[in-house]
Amino acid sequence: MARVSQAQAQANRQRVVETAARLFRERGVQGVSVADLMAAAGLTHGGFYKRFASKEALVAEAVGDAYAGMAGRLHGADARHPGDHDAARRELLDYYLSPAHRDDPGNGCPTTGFGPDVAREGPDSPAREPFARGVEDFARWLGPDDSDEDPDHTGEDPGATDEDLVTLATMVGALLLSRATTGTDLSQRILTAARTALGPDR
Amino acid sequence: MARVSQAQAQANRQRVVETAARLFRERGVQGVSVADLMAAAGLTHGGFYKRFASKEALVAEAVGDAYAGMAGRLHGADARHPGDHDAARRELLDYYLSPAHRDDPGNGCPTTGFGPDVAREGPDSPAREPFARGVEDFARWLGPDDSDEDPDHTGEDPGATDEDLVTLATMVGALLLSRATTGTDLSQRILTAARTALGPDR
DNA sequence: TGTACATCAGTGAACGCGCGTTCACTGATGTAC
DNA sequence: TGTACATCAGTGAACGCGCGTTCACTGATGTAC
Repeated sequence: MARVSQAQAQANRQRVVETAARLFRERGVQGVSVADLMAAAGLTHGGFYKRFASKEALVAEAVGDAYAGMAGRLHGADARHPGDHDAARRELLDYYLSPAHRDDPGNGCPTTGFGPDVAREGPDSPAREPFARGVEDFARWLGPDDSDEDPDHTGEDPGATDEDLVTLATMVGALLLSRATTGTDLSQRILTAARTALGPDR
Repeated sequence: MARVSQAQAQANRQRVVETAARLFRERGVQGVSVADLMAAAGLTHGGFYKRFASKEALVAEAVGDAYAGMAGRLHGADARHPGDHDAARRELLDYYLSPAHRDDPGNGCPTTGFGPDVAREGPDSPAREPFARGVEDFARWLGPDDSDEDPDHTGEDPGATDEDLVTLATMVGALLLSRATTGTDLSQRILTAARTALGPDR
């Protein structure tokens, strides 16, 4: 296989980003080589640098892609509970603090999946900006529905409240601890305790 | 420098473990090579396998050593506030959710420092057991002082409560998010919001 | 619409480098007498 | 206490391997006419 159509090339590139978003969350950025990644996307590693400036640049794109997937999940929950954001929030919390989510980091929360890697990157890492934006957006979603507020856009974007940030911290910490203690009694206890503490409503 | 005394050899080994406990928390296990580590401890890398079965075995020891340091910190806080465990807890929270702790992971919380690495290790990794014990011990300390309870040891060890586990999850999540967003307004807001939510007393 | 050719997506070998681990060696330590 | 020698902590070179990245090449795609 040599040259492919522009449409196919674009699809291939997107598949690499999505594969990276999954594998990086599963194994950590350093746990996935460019060759691993390209093979998992059905390509050979040689072409990587035709599409990406560096592995570091791909990490930033993967963070953005992972948060795009998360946003889709959040919108899906809202769509299943029209006009009842609290119900969507409960559904999200049930998933977030479940063994299924604990055991599937590759398709799970980007904040917990990429947080440790981003924390260890340098201050100028290109992954930091999409990460911070994702954190803020996720935290804001955890607060009350704001779609009908400020209809004339006369004020500031409400942003995430302190309470929303603490809720997110509890979710992330519980998921991380649950993953690091998988196989012990503690793992399930942490999930259940956090779910109880955060529900049923804000 | 060739053969050294048995006492010196034991001290050298301990220094390697302590250096590992610090560097692994700073850069992650995969971010520190055996050669890096031994050089940081003032030795050459060749002798590593005389003292440790593998890098993986050292990780487990480093986790234990890091929690030993944490236990020292907790006992120190209790010693500074005799008979007032709540005051010790407040002191610990002030440190835990501070920019100083955020910016010094090498000497900081083992739960946040090793959690992401342990979560990605296999289910039989030797690091999992000391990690889980450290989590439980830390969470229990966050609860009420139990030194005078059950003086005849007739009942069960009280263990960490659900509330203690949720508190720890919030602390860990806030510290991790704060580190991953260092350099943004969000970073300090997360620390402050979590500190307010968790204090002044249980 | 058909032909000629330039473009370039993807391939696969190769680069220098550092990884975890092994091992022959050195020479001070520890011990037997 | 002194001597002879075995032990073994630490050294530094080397092992096979995989890393991120580069590059000459291939041949189907895209385009100019």
